[in-house]
Amino acid sequence: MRQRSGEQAGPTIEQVARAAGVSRQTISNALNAPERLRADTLQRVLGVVDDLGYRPNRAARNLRRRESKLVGLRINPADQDRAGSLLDRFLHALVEHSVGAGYHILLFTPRDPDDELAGFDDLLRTTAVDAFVLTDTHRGDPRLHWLGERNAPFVAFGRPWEDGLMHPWVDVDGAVGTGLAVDHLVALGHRRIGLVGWPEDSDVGQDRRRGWLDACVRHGVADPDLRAHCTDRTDEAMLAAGRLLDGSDPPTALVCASDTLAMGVLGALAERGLRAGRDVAVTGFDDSPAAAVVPPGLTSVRQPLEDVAESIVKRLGALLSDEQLPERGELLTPTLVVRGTTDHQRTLGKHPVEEDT
Amino acid sequence: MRQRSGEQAGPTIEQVARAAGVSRQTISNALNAPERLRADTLQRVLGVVDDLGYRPNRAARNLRRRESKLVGLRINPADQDRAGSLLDRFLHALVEHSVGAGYHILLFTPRDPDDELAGFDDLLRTTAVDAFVLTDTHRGDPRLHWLGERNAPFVAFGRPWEDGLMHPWVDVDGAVGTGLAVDHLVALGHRRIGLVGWPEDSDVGQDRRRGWLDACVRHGVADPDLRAHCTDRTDEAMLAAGRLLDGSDPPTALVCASDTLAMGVLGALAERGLRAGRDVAVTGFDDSPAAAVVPPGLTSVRQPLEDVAESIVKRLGALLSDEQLPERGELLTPTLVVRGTTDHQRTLGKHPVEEDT
DNA sequence: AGTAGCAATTTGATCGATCAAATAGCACGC
DNA sequence: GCGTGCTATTTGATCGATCAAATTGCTACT
Repeated sequence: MRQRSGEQAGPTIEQVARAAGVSRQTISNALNAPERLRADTLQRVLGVVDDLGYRPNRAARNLRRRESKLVGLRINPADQDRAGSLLDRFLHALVEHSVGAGYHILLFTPRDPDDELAGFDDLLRTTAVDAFVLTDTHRGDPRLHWLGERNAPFVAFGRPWEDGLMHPWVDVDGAVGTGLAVDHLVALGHRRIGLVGWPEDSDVGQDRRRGWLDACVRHGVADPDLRAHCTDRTDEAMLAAGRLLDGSDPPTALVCASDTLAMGVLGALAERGLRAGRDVAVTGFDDSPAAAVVPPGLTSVRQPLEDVAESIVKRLGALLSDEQLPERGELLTPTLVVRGTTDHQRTLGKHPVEEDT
Repeated sequence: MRQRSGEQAGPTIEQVARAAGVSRQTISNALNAPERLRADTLQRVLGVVDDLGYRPNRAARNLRRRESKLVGLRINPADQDRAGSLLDRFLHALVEHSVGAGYHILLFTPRDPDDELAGFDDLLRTTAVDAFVLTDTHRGDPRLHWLGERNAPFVAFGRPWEDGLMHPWVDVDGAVGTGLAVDHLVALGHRRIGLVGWPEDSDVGQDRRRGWLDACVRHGVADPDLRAHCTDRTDEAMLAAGRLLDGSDPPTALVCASDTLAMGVLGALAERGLRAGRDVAVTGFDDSPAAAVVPPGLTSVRQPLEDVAESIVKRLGALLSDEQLPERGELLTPTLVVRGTTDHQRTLGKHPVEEDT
């Protein structure tokens, strides 16, 4: 019969104490409040701790301290027909920073949509996690209210879109992002810059649309009609982009609210024999894995997910230690990753956009 | 001052016992060994448990039972210039099945490459996790030996490529995958089917190459020279595919060992004015998010990650409860997702592949 | 009626750490 | 010489559950 697990459990604090010739509490202090020990004792104790490879038992510590050092993160099913979520990059950054702050990330997922909140409830009641990180928060998000009512600690990736919400949050400025895309396109000589965006009822979509429009106005090239809206699917984006491209005075560049939409736009271009980056410039949003690999490379707005994660963890730490941070939320600035779909030379060469002056 | 956390901690077993007029242990039994209670007592106790919303405290339970019900999963930095890892889909499936089996997934990440194993050590010593799930195991993987030596329970996503390893594993048959792609291409009329694969020293790459070659032989269309190798990057794949396409008798279809490589191939086609799916058929591997959204849609081999996750969790459960499973490992079969890059009608129409008979 | 044999339930001990309070050690001043 | 006032360290209690053993309650049999 095969032997099983469990053999790697280390020594207990009691055994270490005995080996070092001191008491339990002194071992505990050496690790948790070293300033309480005399220098020589500390050194000796830490030596023994190191020799025996002692690490305090999590369960025991958690029980006594009434904490778990775990942070719950709910993940959604990966949507097919999406350019790939931010999850990958964000998750890695979040784990890295969390571990740096002494926390670990615990994943959970709703069994079915009904018990979306049951997962929170379960983890809180069993003291399995100390706090949550929420992503994709939206107007009227039931999670925000549910957690808020119960005074459960959490930090949201997503600003509070409605009034009266006072939770800590971190978000990325979508308007600045699409603004960067427009700036870049204008610098390349584009004057007719369209938008393929999300439906009007999406706050995030409105944010990105506003950035596009404001920047166009700023550059004196605004045409509010040069836009189409659809949900975040490539097939819909193909149709939406088609409507713009087949118009009487089509855009020479299209700013998209997501990489998924941008991929649909690329499809619409291909259908019409137009070359992305050469005949029509395209920008996406999120810098998803697909953006980097699709030929000729999709220019895209990149969210600073590493900074988002860092800020979230900082806020979590403050929340759980009752510290006050100067700001409840933080709005971070994205950057633009330029690739082939806004190729400078090609676009200028093929498309004399100054012709209408 | 804002109130903080912790207010949602539920009642203790002691309080529930008092409320129900029974002892601690009876509450415990009601939840863990209901057959020990008389039917009427059970019903009454469960009623009280439900009324008070009692859930046993994790830390206390973990301490007594010497388990954590957590499974560690190490995640790697998301590689730029990759079509998007499997992580998204796999992770979700793994979490879902784990929760179904009473486990949660705990993420960790190596701070720096050196302490790749330090993370394991830490989690084991602190009794933070009961077991691990490993992904991307490879020949000579230090993790396999390290965990094996310590008799730490784990299940690998990836078969043992070297002899002498006796750990539980689940994997996907790559050879069958590329074989499916070839079958499909042959059915479309293709006779010159090339391969863009990974370097020779990759076991996974060899597996996928073997599937391509065997299928070609089976169909009597084998040309072992019709292949190129490079690492998993689009830029290298573009060059590699270029060498094949610019040859004297170029392939009409290219099977790729990954979606990343396939995206590079699409780039090479675009450079040459060739249309994917129409002039040259292309297949990828992994059915990454990018495959679904890149125009005209990348035909790709899809790994049954949901089944992989289920099998892994089943094996974890057996491992942790000392049960014996009939098989130590399981090899699952992928499927082919057909999209525009192997468009039937277009390919047949434009490319009379029978011409050389 | 008395009691053996079970079934149902309760009591005491324990998991391994930390908190709070008590004690030991030590220098210093009067 | 002896208490004062520290600092360093130890002791006792506790977190909330489960395991193991003891006890109570019942049924059935002689």
